[in-house]
Parts: sequence; C-alpha cells; structure tokens
Amino acid sequence: MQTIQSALESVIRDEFDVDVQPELTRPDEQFGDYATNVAMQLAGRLRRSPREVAEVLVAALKEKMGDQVKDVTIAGPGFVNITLSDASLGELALQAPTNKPTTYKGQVVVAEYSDPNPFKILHAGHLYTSVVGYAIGSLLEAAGGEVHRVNFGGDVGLHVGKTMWAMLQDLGGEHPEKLADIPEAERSVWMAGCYVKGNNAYDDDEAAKEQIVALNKRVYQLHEQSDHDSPFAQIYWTCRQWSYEAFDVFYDRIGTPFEKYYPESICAPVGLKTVREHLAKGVYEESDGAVVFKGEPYGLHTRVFINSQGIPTYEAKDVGLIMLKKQDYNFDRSVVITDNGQGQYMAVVLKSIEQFAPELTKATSHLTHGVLKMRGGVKMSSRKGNILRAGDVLDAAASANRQATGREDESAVLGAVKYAFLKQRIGPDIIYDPEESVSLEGNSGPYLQYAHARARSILTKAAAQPVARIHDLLDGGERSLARKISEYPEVIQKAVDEMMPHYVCTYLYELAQVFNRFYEHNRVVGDEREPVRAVLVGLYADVLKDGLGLLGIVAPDRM
RNA sequence: GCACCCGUAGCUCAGCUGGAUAGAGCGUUGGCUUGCGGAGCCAAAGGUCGUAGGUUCGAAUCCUGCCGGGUGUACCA
Repeated sequence: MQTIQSALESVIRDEFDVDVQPELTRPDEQFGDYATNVAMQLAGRLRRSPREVAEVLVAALKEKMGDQVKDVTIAGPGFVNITLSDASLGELALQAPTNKPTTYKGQVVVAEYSDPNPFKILHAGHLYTSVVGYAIGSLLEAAGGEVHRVNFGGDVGLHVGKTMWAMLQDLGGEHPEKLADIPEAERSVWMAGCYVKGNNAYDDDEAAKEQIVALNKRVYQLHEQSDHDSPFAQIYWTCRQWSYEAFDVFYDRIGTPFEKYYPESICAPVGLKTVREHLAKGVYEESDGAVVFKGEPYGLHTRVFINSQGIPTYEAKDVGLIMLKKQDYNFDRSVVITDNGQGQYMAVVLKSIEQFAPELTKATSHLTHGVLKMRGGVKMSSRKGNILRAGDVLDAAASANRQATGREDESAVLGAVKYAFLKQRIGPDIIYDPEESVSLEGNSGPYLQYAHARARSILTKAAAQPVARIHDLLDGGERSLARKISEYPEVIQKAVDEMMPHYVCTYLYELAQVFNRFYEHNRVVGDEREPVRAVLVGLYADVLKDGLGLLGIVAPDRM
C-alpha cells in the first residue's frame, strides 16, 4: 500500500508545508500495522510539541485514508500508529507473493562472485561466496534486473606455474599423452596435489623456484601465441579444461550456475593495454621498474599493476575485467562479491579506474563478506595445502543430516547449508555448525522447508476455492498472519536496497513462527472459516516458497 | 606505524540511515499433547549491548579516546 507512504507525505506537506521523507516502520503488533516517528522529527523544526504535531497528523490521515484504516493513534513520546482495515490488510496480503520491487527494472546487472582459480581446488570459501552471490543475484533479479552471473579466475599466474612444474615432474616431462592415465574422478585431486607440491618446491628449492618463474612466463607466452599444439600447451589446456569442467559439476550440484567464465588470460591483455594507455596520461606511474597507482592521496595505499618484468598483476587483470564486462554487457550496475580481505585492494583498483572512467567506478558495487569457519575450528595439519575444501563442508552437512534424520536428502542438505550461510548478515566471519544447520528445530533451512511442505499438505485437504478478496473481518490469529504476510514485499525491498539476503531469512523464520501460533489455535480444514483461512495458508506457503527460492533453496511440496 | 572490519544472553546470531519494555535459535527449567504433518505452542531463568567520555528530548545504533580480536599495507591471487 504505497498509499500510506504517499498519504503521509501529502498530509505533512498540506498541514505543515515541509517536504520530508517520513519513515514508515513496522512496529510491534500491539501498536498497529505501521508506525512513524515523523511527528517527533518535525516537532523541533516546527517548534511545537511532538504530541501536538501528531494530533494534526492523526486527524488528517484519518480524513485522507477513510475506511482504509481502522485506527490511527498517538502513543509514547509521539509515535503515530496506523492500523489498517482488515480489507486493506487482506488486499496487501493477497498481493504479497507477487508484489516485487522495481528498483532494477530495465537495468542490466553483472554479478561476479565465487572466482575460483583453475588448477586449484574449490575450498570452503568458494562454497560460501557462491551461495551468497547467488542469493544477491536473485534479489536483483526479483527487483527487475537482467542479471548476468559471471565468474573470474586465474588461469595464468604464479600458481599455474607452480602446478605446471609439479605436473611435469609427475608426467616425467612434457608428455600430454600420459594425462590419459589419470582417471576422470581423480583429476581435481591430482591437480590440487600438484599445486601443493609446486608451492612447497617454490618455497624450499631455489632451482625449482627459477623453473617455476620461467614456466609462469611460458604460460603467458602460450596465450600470446595462441599455442594449442605444443606438448606443453596441450597439458596446460587439457588441465585448464578439467578445472572448468569440475567447477561446472560443482556449481550444478549446489545450484549456482554461471553463464560465463572470465579467465585472467583474457583480461590480462585488455588490462595491460588500458593501464599502459593511462600510464601515458599520468593516472598510473612508473616506480622501481613497475607500473603502480599511488593511492595515498585518496587515503589508500599504492599497488603494483604491472610488475617490473612487464607482467600484469591481479590489479591490471581486474582493470581488464571491468572493461570486458562493460564491453560484453554494457551494464548499468556491476556487483562484485568477494571476501573482505579484498576490500582495500579493490578500493585501489576502483579508484584508479575512477581517474579515467568515473562512470565505471560509480556503477560498481564491491560487497565483501567474512570467512567461513567450521564450528570447533578446523583440524589443520601443518602440511601445506590441507585446507577445508568445499566438498568437505557439504560432506559434513550430509553426514550430520544422515545422523539427524536417518535419510539421504540432497535438497535438505543444500537447504541447510545455504540457509545457515545466508541467515547471517554479510560482513563478519561466519561460524558454520553442520549439526545446527540440519536441525529440524529452530531457525534452519530444513525447518522452513518442512513448514512449507506442511502448509501444502493442509491445502490438499481443504475444499475451499481460492478467493480473490478477503472480505471477512479477520479474527485475531488470522489478522496476525495476514499482517506478517503483507510485510513480505517490504522485506524484499530492503534486502534489495542493501543487497543483504539475511533480511529474507529473518523474515521467513518469523513468518513461520507467526503461522505456527495461528495454526495452534485455529482449525483450517472443516472450520466454518475455512475459505479465509485456506487462502491465508496458501499465501503463507507461496511466500515461503518464493522467499526460499530467492535464497537458492528449493521448497518441495512433500518431504 | 597507518588504513579497514569486528566486539549484544553460556553458545550462534538479529537489531545499527537514533526512538516505545534490547529480540531469536540452541542449551537449561517447567507446562500443553490420542495433533488439518507437534519438525509445534506457552512460560521461566539468563544482558552494566567491550570500556570511558561526548552529541541529543531520546544512543546497542552517531562522534572521540582506550582495551580486545581479525584483515590489508609494491612487484602473489
């Protein structure tokens, strides 16, 4: 009911001749459906008492809203509380599942997240960021955006040199034909092992280090020369392809597919060219043989974009990535989601781009989240490379779920994991507890999936036809449920505005609680009020399903 | 050193563009129960919102100092 907001605005204009954006909040149910503290804000400006201002607002609002409101009252230090008529509230509830924000209507949005490196393994952080990124993408989509989900990863760089070095050792030289001996199921593990081996050699063995640096250069050259035929190139391309295939399998499994990978090898030349161009124009400068951007004038730090050997660093590749995204999609908004270790780094990259393409920096949002940790800490051995893998987290959840329910249920496991990740505000580190996440009680994904299935089950037993309007006066429990359902669009709007999926989680759980209280005391099937109540149950189920869908969680009708 | 992030109940977290008694879940204690899927409902115990000041009619929320934890700070990604 945008009319409350606009009615309030026009009432304030008419009565006090001031132009303000009054904030309308959802107060505690005992106070009403909406509340505003604008009288207290106005009181100072108007040099009148808050209650006096509130009284004027109440009278004018009642006049303006007519039978749309049941009551408008003043409470506490000067809050104006608005209670809608049951018919108005019912109307809002009926629209709730389909009434979506239009913030990004007609806009092209590129959402980049996950960003794993080929030749390395997907770790727990990739799982977390993929889930978060997917949900944010869904929110922007729900708000009308044409969302493109893309993925950026390092198919060139020192880690590739390290992995290639160990691979060549394992294969006994440049023998691509020997790759066929590695079973498909072991490819990822083999490559991950090679990375660890190469990494150790780089640290411990001077000769190996030199060879790795040389291999790194060779990989860049191979891209420059479009070499797909030499034995070295065959090994490289085959293994790169193995990585991308493994990524796709994983993303499909967790339901967060991407439409495009941006390998760094593609971004590097574009970034190199862009940075060199603007080196000449003074945006970047040379320092100790490297090309840097000095961030200090902007309260940032200096970073190297092209190293003294002429190789573009991650910074230049990120510059190239933004140019390519713009070229490919001509986006209105570019959202980049990473862990918060990248925060100040990205600020430097964006600040440098702002010097020659301010519109690109302005259209880019960098969202950062924390690090995923396992409850009770991770058992890390001192051996390098023993990190928490994405698969380990899913396995832990599956095992906890088996223990809790005695069943294998991939959709419940994924629901549990995703919900556990998303229910917390994006920013701080999160501690993941597999047992808690799969729990059927409390604020968990499976609890909400169950709540949905249960509501659908009730509906199959109800005889009433869906109605297009809620005419009947609502009784206590019905009204509470309708009121909570009607909040849904506002919650989505807030989640979209702040790009924060956790608002959706908090709301869905509260909604389920309100429903359970309603359901405890109100019979649906067979009751004389079945027509109204069945509609409310249906709306409740629809909102649950829609909300979970935004989070990337499926809501089966039965489980 | 400088910069950024964080510090709310035993644990995990909401609440933070200032507002009405600081809310959930788990755990603890007690009650409801032959239920339209009880995977629920009701209630109790548990908080000087890290700390000291400041701004304000009003501060968990904004500002400053301090304490504690994390991250980043030139040729890795």
